Amino acid sequence: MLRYALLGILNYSPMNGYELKQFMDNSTSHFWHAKLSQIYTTLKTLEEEGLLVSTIEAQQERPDKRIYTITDAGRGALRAWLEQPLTEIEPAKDTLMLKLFFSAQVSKETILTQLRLQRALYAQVAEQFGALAEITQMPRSPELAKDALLWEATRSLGERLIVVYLGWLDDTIKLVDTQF
Amino acid sequence: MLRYALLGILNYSPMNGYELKQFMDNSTSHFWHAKLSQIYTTLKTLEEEGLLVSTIEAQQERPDKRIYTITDAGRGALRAWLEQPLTEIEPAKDTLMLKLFFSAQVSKETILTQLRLQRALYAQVAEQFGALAEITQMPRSPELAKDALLWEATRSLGERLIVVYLGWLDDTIKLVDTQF
DNA sequence: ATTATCATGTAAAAGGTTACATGATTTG
DNA sequence: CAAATCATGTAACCTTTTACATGATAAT
Repeated sequence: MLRYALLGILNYSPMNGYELKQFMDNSTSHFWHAKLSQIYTTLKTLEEEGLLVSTIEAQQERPDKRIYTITDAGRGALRAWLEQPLTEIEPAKDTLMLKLFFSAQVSKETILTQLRLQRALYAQVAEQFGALAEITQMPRSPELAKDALLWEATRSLGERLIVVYLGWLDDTIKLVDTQF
Repeated sequence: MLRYALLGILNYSPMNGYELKQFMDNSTSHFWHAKLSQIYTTLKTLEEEGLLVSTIEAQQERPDKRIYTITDAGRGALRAWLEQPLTEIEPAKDTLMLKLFFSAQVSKETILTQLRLQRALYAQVAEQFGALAEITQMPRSPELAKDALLWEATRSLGERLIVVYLGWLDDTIKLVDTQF
């Protein structure tokens, strides 16, 4: 799937691997993330398949930059993927739930510590979403109006999910504290 | 991670691979799922590591059953994992969001068809959650009271997440219909 | 002085999916 | 008569993570 994220970003503008990582961290990370090592290997594969081409930009005293540009074949592959409907919902993977489900013999304090830690982590993420709102809701050129609408829609889901998660953590901390 | 799901289930009762798959489908599937092929290979690995042992139960006119039982080492590994706190939140992967984010040049009708299809799929899942509530909220023996409390907590999060997803899909369908 | 940023990559391992192979019994 | 259920497993492949390797510059 990462391949389509990379094609999608490079469809806006040519970029090197490092910049792609930053772009994802600042925009898609609440629904798709990747490590640099995977980005580099996937870019290489994509170039071998002819969906990208790269050029080297020489730099002094830093490694040269390899800048990737999407090809017509790449645009075709991206469009084909975008137009193909998803006929299933995303199967969830949530390690905290998995742990909690099997924690009946774990001490109450261990469970509460875990839940409170997650609460703190989600509270941090919730703050970062405020900053993201300023970006996606920023007025932009008319040719990016549709993009901005969709970016804001994905941000909105992320925000709602975090609100639910925080609320559930609060309720569950109370529940475990009083009933477990 | 699947290894801990399997150890966790086998900590309740010995089971074969096929039954483990069913157990997961009926209990953990909204936060953890696995294919039969992965279950079989993981069980094999776990036995090689001494965390499980298996016995064959002969059957006539069906393949013999291989029934796995958790060992003391397995219980130790499970407990160690359960007590080790998660210090990160789950990095999300949501293919629908990824598609939507890059769909500015896709036709409005294609996007709406995709969103409506997802809405129908989530509505189905929401119905199944009603049945799950009956199971987790069913009164049980006192020695399972803590288990039941935690199972119900995980079910509750799943239900809340589906409600958010459905609400967001409704809002986004309206938004795309009027603004895109 | 240490940490973060910039910048690229490879290698090995782990985790997970898809496809293949077999075949009887039960339900619709 | 077709599909679902029961029951096991292997092989190939794809995706992702972790660890390794290098090294200068800028900020704290």
